[in-house]
Amino acid sequence: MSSKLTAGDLQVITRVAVFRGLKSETVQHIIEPATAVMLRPHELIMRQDDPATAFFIVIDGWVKIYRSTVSGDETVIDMMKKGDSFAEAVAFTGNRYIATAEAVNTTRVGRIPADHLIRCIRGSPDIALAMIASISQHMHHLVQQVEHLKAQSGVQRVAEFLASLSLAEQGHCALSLPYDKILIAGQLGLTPESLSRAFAKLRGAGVMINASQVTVKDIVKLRRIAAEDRNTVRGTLRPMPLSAGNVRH
Amino acid sequence: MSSKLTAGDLQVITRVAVFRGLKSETVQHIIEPATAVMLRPHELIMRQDDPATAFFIVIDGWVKIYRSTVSGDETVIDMMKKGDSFAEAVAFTGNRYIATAEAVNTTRVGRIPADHLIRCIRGSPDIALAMIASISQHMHHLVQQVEHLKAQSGVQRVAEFLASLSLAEQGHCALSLPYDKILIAGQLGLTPESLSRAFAKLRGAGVMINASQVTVKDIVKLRRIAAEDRNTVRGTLRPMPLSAGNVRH
DNA sequence: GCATCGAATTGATCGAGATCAAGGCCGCGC
DNA sequence: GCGCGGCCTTGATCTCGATCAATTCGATGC
Repeated sequence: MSSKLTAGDLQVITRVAVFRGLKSETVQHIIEPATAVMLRPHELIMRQDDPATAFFIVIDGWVKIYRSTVSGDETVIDMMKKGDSFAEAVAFTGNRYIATAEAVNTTRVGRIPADHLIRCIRGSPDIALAMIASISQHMHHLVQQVEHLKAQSGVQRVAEFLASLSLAEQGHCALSLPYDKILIAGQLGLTPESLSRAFAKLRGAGVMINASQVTVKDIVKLRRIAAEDRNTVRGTLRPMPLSAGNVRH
Repeated sequence: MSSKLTAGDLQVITRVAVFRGLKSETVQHIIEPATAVMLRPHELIMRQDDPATAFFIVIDGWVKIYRSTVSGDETVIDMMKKGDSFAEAVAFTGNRYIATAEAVNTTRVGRIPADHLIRCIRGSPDIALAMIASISQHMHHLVQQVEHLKAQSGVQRVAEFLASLSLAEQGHCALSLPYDKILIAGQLGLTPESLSRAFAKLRGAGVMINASQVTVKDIVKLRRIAAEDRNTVRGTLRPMPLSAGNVRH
């Protein structure tokens, strides 16, 4: 169900990367026909192979971007959070969406129709440059994903993922996992079992995981594990049983 | 060494996807300051982390796009052939290149400066839409790579790669590998040894490989191997020794 | 011609991660 | 309360692909 954007929605949308550097009035003009969509868990926002008529901005919640293969199972391509935009590029081509977007939890999404935006671009080309900048960011992220899948071990990808959740520069930090471990596993190209064992190995490096709560003793060390050559890491990490401080009661 | 574009260069460049749908005079205007660069094997076209001041079009030869990790080794991200463009998106952002481009063989590349192109866009915004369409294609390709790395086995990726080399709709076909097997292995996220064994397994499915010459008995069957669930394929393919018809003399 | 070097294949072995199976925990509905 | 189902973990086993090593082949240089 679509509805008009609230003031709060505008707060989020106008601050988003896609519109970075644009004048406030330009943004106002762009999002004039935009609507907000409220979604329950597992509801779809866009569907792979449907004609691309709009792009989207996450206002609140988490969105899973995935591709379904002919054989039925799905491959997670990316996870989008509040303030992220997706499907910008394809919306301008008139082609079809190349992936499906699904709400993970209760989610609010802004929908920006492409046809109107194309007209805006013809009026002020700077919009296009802002869009390209945003798309370039997405490409960078995809390139990094390819690199990680080809060059890192599973444990290293998990380390990288955890490190990316923290804003801390150095030292100790606490954080919480943003969604199900099953989803995290899918995002990292692992099975849930392997993710579990990767966490166990990282315990030896000072990473404690209790349900969704994570504490990292030394974030620099974690980043070093992620950055090292995959063979350097080999053997240095062994699975560790739960220590006393980590037991649930 | 840069030089002016020849008539032959223009033939290639004006037909490229980036400029699809643009008027001939518009394209002429865009590529006015463009130059052509001739490269020997292993020479670099752009370097990861250098400021992005231009984007490129391959006029002839093969270009390897890769990222170097801190630990020194490189990860192949993509291979570009005649008519492909790369680094469009980042060239507009003023950021730095996120990967390195290296000539695989003797290669000719067109270099299109970004600053001039940005001025062109301000004059006629349709250029931006054409660029976004091209960038969207690149994203599609990256998304597919992520999907393949996460969901396919090595043999399936090899099958997919071979199938993508053929234009044939069905039946028998012959083709030649476009570059070194070491490079193919890197592109598919395999070691050369594993690629070799994957080829051996595909022999059982009617794929014969002799140096760079490949013959496929049934291209549909090959595509089916690539598309199937990775568990369905399991066990159905075993390594096969060279048969009489496949021996070099 | 011969030596050399790198590409490619093949064999033997190892290890990371998948799979299969079982069990605990928690939230949910009845 | 109780039962059920999904998430998560752990154990046992298997498989794929990596690694290490040896060899062949072909291209290149002297």
